[in-house]
Amino acid sequence: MIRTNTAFLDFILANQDRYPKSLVQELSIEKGHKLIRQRSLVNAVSIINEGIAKCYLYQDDGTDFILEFFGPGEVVGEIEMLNNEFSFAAVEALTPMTVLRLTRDRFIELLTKDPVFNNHVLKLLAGKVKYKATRFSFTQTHTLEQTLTKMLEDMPDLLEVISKKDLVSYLGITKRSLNRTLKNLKEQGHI
Amino acid sequence: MIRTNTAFLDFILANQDRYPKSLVQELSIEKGHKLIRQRSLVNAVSIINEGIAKCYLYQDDGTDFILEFFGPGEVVGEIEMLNNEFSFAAVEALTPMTVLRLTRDRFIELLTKDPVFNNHVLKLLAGKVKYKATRFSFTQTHTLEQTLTKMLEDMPDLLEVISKKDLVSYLGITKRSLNRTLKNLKEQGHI
DNA sequence: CGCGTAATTGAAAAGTATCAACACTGGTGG
DNA sequence: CCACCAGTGTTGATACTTTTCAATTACGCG
Repeated sequence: MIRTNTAFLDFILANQDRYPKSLVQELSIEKGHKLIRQRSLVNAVSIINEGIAKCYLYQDDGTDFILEFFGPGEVVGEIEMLNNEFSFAAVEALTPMTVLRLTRDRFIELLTKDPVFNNHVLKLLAGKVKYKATRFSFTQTHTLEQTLTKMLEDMPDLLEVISKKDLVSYLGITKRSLNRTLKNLKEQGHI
Repeated sequence: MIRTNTAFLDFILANQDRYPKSLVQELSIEKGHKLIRQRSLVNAVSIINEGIAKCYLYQDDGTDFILEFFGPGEVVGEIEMLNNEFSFAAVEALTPMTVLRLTRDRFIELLTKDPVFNNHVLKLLAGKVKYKATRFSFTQTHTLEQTLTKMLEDMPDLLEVISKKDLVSYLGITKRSLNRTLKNLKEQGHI
């Protein structure tokens, strides 16, 4: 459930000649800092090197909805760059992070001139579509108990890594429901 | 809610010299026919010219979940082609359709050699990500009544175009809930 | 120890699902 | 031409799940 893309990150890191530090700037990001603000102009693409971020939407009523958790190799800002639109989601560091940052012009240039880079971005987008589709479908057609059980199977240390507050936003439910369901799972010995 | 991409379709149709009939085959599809089967090999990409299709996942328990309705200009099969995986969803014609079909090799070739085509595909994927994200977020954080109200605002002829059965699958709810909520909206005069 | 904040829990209300019965429609074959 | 059938749509009664909201407990820290 924390998405990564080591193939892409390894590729960038292994080809310092093609992607030198002068063009792919390495940045440190503090926990809590926003890599992208919602409904703002995005002028750089960031590839996550270390750390975890949450990508989320906030609604008019003040509730957040977390779309994905991003880990190493995942890319943020590319959707806005391609669509040439304001950001539709926000991205915020959940841990201290380091990212590799490309300016708009550099990103576009690599997309057009570097076929391998281009192909990585295509695959990356296809992966995001597929991830969202399958997750959406699953949560929509399963009960909260089933969804949580599966998440805990896939990632046993889930509750240590992700705060309950974020988990609630990720599932689109209330704290109350999460607590009740977790308690049920514990009583059933599934956890 | 029925997604289209006229920019892409117009581009293909307006450049018959670059995309001749010999390479971009035009096909007629009957209502009910599956353009893509779930968990099968996909060996062609189809661009919808006319008609509407549903893109859906079927779960183990027999229920369908509709991800998107595709109209003119939308593309199916490109995710599987890029990821080099079996299809994760099925696509089925809801009306008689015509599509423009590219073989796998032809699609890859255009992606690598035709920058304009490549850019259209990038934008298309970015659009799919954004659409799924915003829809997912909305339905997850709003009640059925709110979701239906918004859908009917965006598309007043919704109920004439999409069968209730499909609407139910799209929303991940039961027939009963849809009927009750529609009745409420009518009584409130919102419809 | 006591205070403020965050996390948990209980009870009532709202929202949905389940189940079962029944109506409508468009074929199909006797 | 009618009987039948399968698929789709409608509705009522009831049970279940989740939210809401307020009350309570737990925790960190001066």
